[in-house]
Amino acid sequence: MKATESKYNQCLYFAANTLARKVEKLALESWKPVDLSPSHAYLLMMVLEEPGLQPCCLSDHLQLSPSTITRLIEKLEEKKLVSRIIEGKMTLVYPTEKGIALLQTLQKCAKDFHNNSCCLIEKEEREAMVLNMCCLADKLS
Amino acid sequence: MKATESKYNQCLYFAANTLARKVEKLALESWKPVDLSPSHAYLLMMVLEEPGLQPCCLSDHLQLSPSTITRLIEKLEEKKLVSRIIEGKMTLVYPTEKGIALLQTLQKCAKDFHNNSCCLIEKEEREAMVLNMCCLADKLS
DNA sequence: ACTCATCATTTGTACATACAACTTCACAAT
DNA sequence: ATTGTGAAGTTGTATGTACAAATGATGAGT
Repeated sequence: MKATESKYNQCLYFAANTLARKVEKLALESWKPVDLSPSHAYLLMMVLEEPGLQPCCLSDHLQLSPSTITRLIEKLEEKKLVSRIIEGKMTLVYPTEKGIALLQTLQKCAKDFHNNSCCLIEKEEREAMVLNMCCLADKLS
Repeated sequence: MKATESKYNQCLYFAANTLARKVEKLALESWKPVDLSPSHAYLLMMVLEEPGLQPCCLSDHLQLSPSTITRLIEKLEEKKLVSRIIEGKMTLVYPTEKGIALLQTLQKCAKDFHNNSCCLIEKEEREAMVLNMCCLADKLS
């Protein structure tokens, strides 16, 4: 059955969750080439763009809780893609050589994901929708 | 930081997930009076409306995987709110007395959730957005 | 009647995320 | 110098969900 045909197709809870799960699935597929989940990949991309970023900053930009950020970094550290340097009460996250080497592939994955989701919906509509979703999310914080 | 200000505010993955998590939070709050998570509550409401419903039907309407439906039912059974009757290769789910007694409160929670999320956004805009989200979800299946 | 494919459901396991409690450090007030 | 306060980060634990494999029942083909 399609989401639009469900009994709860007018419910925000239903719509938001269903969409998120399906987008997650598409994203997972898109980032398979680097063997990372989308969240790990986005975090790594941020660190590559701004080496030495702090967890709290990552938490802000990715809108994930600090504890989740810790867990994501832990896994990337296990994979030797980033490393943490503790400096006073701050933690700085740097990409490793291996992480840096992944940049190109990561960008390609991001582009593929974007293309895959774009081809399903008009560009303008998509952009408006994403903006609306972000606005609504802000109102819910 | 707001979602609209994030580095990834144009990314569908980001928008869909952030929104879903915040909606989940609001919904959790709304259904606290019945001490059920939103998913459990919606499942129970479906069963109350159509006693004897099968898991596969619940799976269709709630757009959750069969295994997730099993887990949800298990918990509702523990709480003595529904009971399963196995009939051949099918399973029928019925509400118990205790479940039936909860109907009114459940409906009030649903209404509260709806009101809480509605007051943040124009009715028309909201409806259009939810419809768009469902459509996009369908295209992603 | 026997076997096989199929469907509905369940079980084991894993992932993404969050909350609450804790640690550690820095800085301000005394 | 001592104490208190608060921020940054981590850890233990819990929730929601899914996938893959297993179970069990039905029905078709032989």
